Amino acid sequence: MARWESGTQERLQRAALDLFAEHGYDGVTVAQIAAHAGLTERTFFRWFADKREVLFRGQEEFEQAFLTGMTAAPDGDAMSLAMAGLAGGAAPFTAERHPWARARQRAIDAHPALRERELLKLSALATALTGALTDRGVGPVPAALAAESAVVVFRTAFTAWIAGDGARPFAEVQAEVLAELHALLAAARA
Amino acid sequence: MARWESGTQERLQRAALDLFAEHGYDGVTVAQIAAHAGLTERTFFRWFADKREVLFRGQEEFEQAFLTGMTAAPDGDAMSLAMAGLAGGAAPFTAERHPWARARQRAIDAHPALRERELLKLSALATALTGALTDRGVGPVPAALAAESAVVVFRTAFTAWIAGDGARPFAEVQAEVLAELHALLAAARA
DNA sequence: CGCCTCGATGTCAGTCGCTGTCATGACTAC
DNA sequence: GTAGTCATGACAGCGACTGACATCGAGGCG
Repeated sequence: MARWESGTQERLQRAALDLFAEHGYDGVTVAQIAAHAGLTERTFFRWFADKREVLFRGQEEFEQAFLTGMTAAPDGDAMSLAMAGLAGGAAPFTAERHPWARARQRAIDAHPALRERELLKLSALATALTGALTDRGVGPVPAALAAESAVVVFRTAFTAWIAGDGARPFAEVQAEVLAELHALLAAARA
Repeated sequence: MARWESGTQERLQRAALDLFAEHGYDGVTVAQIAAHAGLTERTFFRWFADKREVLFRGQEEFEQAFLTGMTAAPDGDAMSLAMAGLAGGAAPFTAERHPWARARQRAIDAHPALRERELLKLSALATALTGALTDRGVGPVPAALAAESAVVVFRTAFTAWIAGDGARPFAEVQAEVLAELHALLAAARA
């Protein structure tokens, strides 16, 4: 209970996103972000490992949602299991969070350093999914393929969802993208 | 023709890989890499945008090989077109280059900063493939899915190839992984 | 041969990301 | 109220990276 002003990380994140939107990632120093949140540079680095990380708070919960979505699924083939995780992962992306997600993604897309970090987070997600699949007895190569495919579906759906106005539920977009992937591979088999 | 010692980038790359292998990425400064190649820090940054980039020379040629492999293919469905690029992309990975590729990958896997950069390069490859597919009339979502899937197949095959001793041709490993992906999605349809 | 151009390199100063260390101040527990 | 804990501040320092300017070596041209 907050001996000090609570929500330090969130304040820093908001300050960073605001400043990035206005001056660009390179045009903002960590000291400025911290000052904007009423803190010092040193404190920023106590809460975030580096300047990029400030836009990627709460990654563990997101990853966990994916994993629980998968472990909740009944046994099945590797790809179905991996795709079952998508349902859990879709939870945080509600219509009301759409504007925030959009602003954040805009900032990320604007700078390679932030895109790099996003890719690393998605890669970590794929690795976690792969591990969960091998724990269920799937071989390493099929597990990796299924996990990476699930992440591709997620990312593609997320891009489409962000491009829209948020009215369409994320889960719906994701189901559509998944169907499209199935259709594509079915066509290639012909 | 080399008024100065030629092969500057290559010398810097070799020096960096050697030093990273011995002292780790964080244990080596750019000044040390440059000195090891008989140059100064400032010159290093004239040839490479940053410290990480030194291990990713020749990315454009690699990407180009993928694209020409794809444009050489006859018309077909999106997924088949994307996978046609894999053949071209396999070219640089010969048995004789296996030791070098393995040492490089070992260094990359040892540090998140280098893994990030690798992911960014692969993402750029997927983007280029997506563009080439849309140029051929494929819709944006199927193009993105096919391109990302091709990259997933490539990366998975590369991991397996690196894990082996290089005796098996890379193209063969890649074909196997692709077949496995087809099998996985076919099973999920059932 | 001597002059000029040009591209690769060296030198230097400076900013910023990031870290280790120590001090301070607020709140809790006893 | 005294001690302990924890977020924070203050300060010094390293290394990545950049801009500006000087230098040096090779080739072109008289």
